[in-house]
Parts: sequence; structure tokens; C-alpha cells
Amino acid sequence: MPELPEVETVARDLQRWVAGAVIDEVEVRWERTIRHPLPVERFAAEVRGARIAKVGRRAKSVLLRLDDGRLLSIALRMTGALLVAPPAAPDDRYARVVFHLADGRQLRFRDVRKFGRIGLWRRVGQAFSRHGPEPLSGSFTAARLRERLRRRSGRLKSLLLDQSFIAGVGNIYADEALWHARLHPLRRAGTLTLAEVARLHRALRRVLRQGITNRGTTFSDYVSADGEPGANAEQLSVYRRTGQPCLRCRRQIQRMVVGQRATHWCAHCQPLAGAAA
DNA sequence: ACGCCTACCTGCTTGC
DNA sequence: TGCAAGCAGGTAGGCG
Repeated sequence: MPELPEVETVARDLQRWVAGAVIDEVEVRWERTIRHPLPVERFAAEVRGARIAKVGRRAKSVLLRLDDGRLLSIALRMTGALLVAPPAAPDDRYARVVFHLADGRQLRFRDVRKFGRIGLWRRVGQAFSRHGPEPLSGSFTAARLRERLRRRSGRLKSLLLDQSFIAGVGNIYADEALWHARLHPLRRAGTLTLAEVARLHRALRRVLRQGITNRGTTFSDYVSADGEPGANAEQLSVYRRTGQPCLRCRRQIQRMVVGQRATHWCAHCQPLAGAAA
């Protein structure tokens, strides 16, 4: 599902396909996709005629920077996809918002489950003031992670999913990072040793980078802007590998529910008591 | 601060 | 075959 690597893949593709394009018209087919409190009519009026200057990503949102400095944020949530359709492409019943580009193409926000949200902002800070640091940025150091962990008492798994703690990590990459770091999902944040924090930091960056390299993880819905699934599912170590052998110790991967989320881990490599060998 | 719950949605899988 | 229940999980908001 779209987490940081999937959204990054979409953003990089769109930078190539639609940077410089002009939005002629906006067609909103599911009104709740447009973030409250902006009325849909005003949203369409505000976006009409704008040129897309640059496409980027913050957290799990694709950002379309308009040439007057305003920002369109598109949160894909569970099933959202941004697809560029050529002029004669057949319609898509799941296209919730269609940006009609001046060159005849359409930038479609496809979203089966309607969880996705599109917002319009004056500045980046407005939209993401409550989000935590970007795990792949240069300023996200092990020391900074340690500082943030030290102040918390919650479980690692829940914390990794908390967007105000770290931006962009979701259920798949959280489980993967904990396996690589050999840390139990229920470990309390404040109890990590220096070496464990270093492992977690390294693991987070490793799994996210690998996800980007493989153009994202696809189980059912995720496709990048070219409509193609990602290749990272085959590279996963624990996520949805319940009962299969751990790639380190060959023991069976376990599954449990933490904070209402399916969680996969190796009971041997990721022990709860004491540091893993 | 944290855990826990519900709501938001639809399609696919499972079980009877 | 039909049909209902269960499941998937990102995020906001509410409660204790």
C-alpha cells in the first residue's frame, strides 16, 4: 500500500510526465476527496489554469507545486493512484478527481475505497506542521532518532506508524525495519540501547531505499503513475510471510495484532527480553 | 502520552 | 451457487 517508497516512485514519475503541464479543468466526481473545509467549487476554480511547476513528496503525500507557489497535496491512503491518461484513454469508474491538462491528457486520481484526500495550500508548512522528520533526509541521524525515542514510552511498532514521530513509514516497512534491526515490535521506545537505535536507524533507511529502488511494494492495489506494480514484494523478509521460514534462522515467521495492525516478526531473531545477539 | 475504538469505503476471500 | 461476514490498513477524531 502506498507508503514512502510507493509515493516517492509516483512523484518521480509524475515529475517527468506532468511537470510544466497546465491544468485546464478539474472534475471532481467524489466530493469528499477534496479536503474540508475547501468547498469543491472553489477548489476547482482555484486550480483551474494553474501550471504544475514541480512534483515532489512529503510523508505519504504527492505534492504538486504550482507555479505561483501554492501546493496541491494528494494523500493516496489505501487505494489511491495517480495515473496519466492519454487523450483517447477509456474512462475509469474509480477516477474520483480528474485534472484535465491543456495538452489533452488527464491526470487521474483513482481511488477505489475513497480514503484519499486532496488539499490546496499556500505553503508546505501549512499542510505538514504535525508530521515528523523524513527518514531519508540528511538531517534524520541516529542521534536524532535516539533523542526522539528517549522521550517516548510506547511500543516500537505503534511509534513507527505514528506520522508525527516519523513521516512516511507504514505497516509494511515498519515490520521490515524491525526485522532487519532485530527488534521486537512490542519493545518500549525508551528502553533501546545506543546500538539498538543505530540498528533501527540503519534498517529504516535501508528498507525504504530498497523499496524505492524496486519501485514500491504491490500486494493488490498499488501501481505507480505508469500503471505498473512495484517489484518489492518479492524482496520482503517478514511482511505477510506468516509461517514461512525466517531468512536468518529458518524458524517460522509469526503474526500478531499490535494497535489493530497485523504485525509480522521472527520470535527468535527479535526477542522481547534483552538485546539480540 | 498512550491505547483503544469507530468511521471512512470497496472488493476480494472465506465459510456455510 | 448465493450470501454474509471478515479482512485489508492509512488517518482523523473521540474517549478514558
